[in-house]
Amino acid sequence: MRNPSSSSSSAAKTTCCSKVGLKRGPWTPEEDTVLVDYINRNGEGMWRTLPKRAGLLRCGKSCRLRWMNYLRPSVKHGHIEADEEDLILRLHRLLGNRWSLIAGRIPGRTDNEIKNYWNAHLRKKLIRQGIDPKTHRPINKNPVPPFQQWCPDEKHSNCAALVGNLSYAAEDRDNPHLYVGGGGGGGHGGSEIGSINQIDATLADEEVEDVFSSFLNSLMNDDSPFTSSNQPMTLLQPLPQPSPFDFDHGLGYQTVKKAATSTPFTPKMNSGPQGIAR
DNA sequence: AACACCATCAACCGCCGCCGT
DNA sequence: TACGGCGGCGGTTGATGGTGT
Repeated sequence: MRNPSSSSSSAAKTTCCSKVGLKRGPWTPEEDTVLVDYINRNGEGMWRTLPKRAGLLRCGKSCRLRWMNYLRPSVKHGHIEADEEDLILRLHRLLGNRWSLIAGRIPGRTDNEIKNYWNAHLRKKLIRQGIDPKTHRPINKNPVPPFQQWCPDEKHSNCAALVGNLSYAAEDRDNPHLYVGGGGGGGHGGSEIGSINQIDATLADEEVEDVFSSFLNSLMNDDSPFTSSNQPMTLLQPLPQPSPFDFDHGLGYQTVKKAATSTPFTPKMNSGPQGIAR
């Protein structure tokens, strides 16, 4: 948490939260109550003007962040389960630091939470195992062409090409050919969907999203691309002694089929806000 | 008990894309 | 087409609590 009275940026700069009279730092239970009540009555959106209308001495960004990351009923708090961790690893392997995109596929978890968990746990874990957390490849290994990094299996040629592009997308965010603006969300990252639109530029947004979902599922399930989107989710387990020949498609993890009876992620709703000013 | 160091994570910052004008 | 406002993103900070000495 930041010092409410200080700013790391130059004093001349004025950010939304540094405006005179606006409160910064940890939220109090009272502020949370005001924000939740207001949004329950009026809905989300109009963040810039929301604080004034709700009677909060906060900037809109701060309100939005508090709501999105903590107060939303759908936000799942608490320990990240093993299967969620596994999913994060898989998605990060495919998407890179696209936290919002990763969070979008893990019910109840926010991009901030996943980002924190990655930096605090998973990144170190991979490093300890001798795996480069950026590439998910063994550290100090000879460079491999990106598409081969992702899927050296010839039978997965489409997969290789597509994931290769995603790989580039994760590393080269300035390449306009590898990015498309997803509907509704702005910002770098956001809801961009990598190079999927290269599959068929005529697809509607929803269709593109469907294709993307199928694509991700097929990759994560180790199936031929686009042949199935309804397979049981698979789990990944890091190998104790990483070897170039042990890797599942060169991706760094052993693939283990998840039991068909295993329960899907079920967000624990209304577990109550936490993280109030300590 | 006191201190130092480390880990965690809520919150902030700066930037960028989308969209309306 | 250009511009400005807004929403949203990833990166980073720093307060707090836990653990080790």
